[in-house]
Amino acid sequence: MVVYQDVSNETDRIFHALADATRRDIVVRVVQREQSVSTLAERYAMSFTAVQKHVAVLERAHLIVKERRGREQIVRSNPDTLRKATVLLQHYEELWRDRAQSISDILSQGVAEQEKGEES
Amino acid sequence: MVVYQDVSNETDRIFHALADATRRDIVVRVVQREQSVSTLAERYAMSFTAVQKHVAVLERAHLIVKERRGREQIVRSNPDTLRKATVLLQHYEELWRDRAQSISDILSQGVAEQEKGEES
DNA sequence: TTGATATACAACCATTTGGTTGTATGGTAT
DNA sequence: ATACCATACAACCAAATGGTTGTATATCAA
Repeated sequence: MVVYQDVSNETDRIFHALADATRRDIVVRVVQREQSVSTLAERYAMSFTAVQKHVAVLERAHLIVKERRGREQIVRSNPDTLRKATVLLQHYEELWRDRAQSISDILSQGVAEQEKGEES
Repeated sequence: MVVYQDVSNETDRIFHALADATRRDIVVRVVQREQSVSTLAERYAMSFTAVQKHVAVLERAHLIVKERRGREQIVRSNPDTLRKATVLLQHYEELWRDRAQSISDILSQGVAEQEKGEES
């Protein structure tokens, strides 16, 4: 009996939302110019409903925001979340950079005993 | 009859791989210190096989690399792909920054006719 | 050689995903 | 008033995901 509690935190949602080419394309388009869901939908070889669902996924991740204007829903990007995602990945990259630094430190010291005191 | 061709390009795979807390944690751990799959598996409240599958997802995305050493598979991070993912997100953020710039240009010019000549 | 350890992999299962069509509803324009 | 958008949403479907258990195989240690 698998539980699947919560269906994930915001970080999960951000990365999941970006893991689809159509959704990434939607983000690029609305970053350049806000537009209605139906205008977006014209661009893709899939039903309006399918695009609606992609927009909903981006909305759940807070990468975009919808605002009703008359009979249309206008989609705008949410730069804060895009920045958050960038910062997240930069964090990972920094972790790697530190590790690479410590490797080259060890190498430049000569022969190594890298494994000695480590534990977690 | 849905086709699902290719099951996605590398970008899809990278973001999908990062859309799971366990997998992100694995990346952090192996970035800090390479280690075997079974060592990783001790950390998580799930079966060895489940962890094996998470590692396989990260491997498909080239975020990590496996190397057999005796009876163990040693997992290392692949900094190139992490860097690629960072660059991807920075690209999105730059797109937004440009747009914000052009908005403030328009605002500082006074009254607008923003929508005039645009098309795609 | 025997046993323990590390991995591989098949089979299975529930849930999620990504798409569809069909129907209802609300705003716009004539 | 009527017709035509744009959207919402339910129901359905196939495939993918994320987990499990069970079994097989290869390596290491005694």
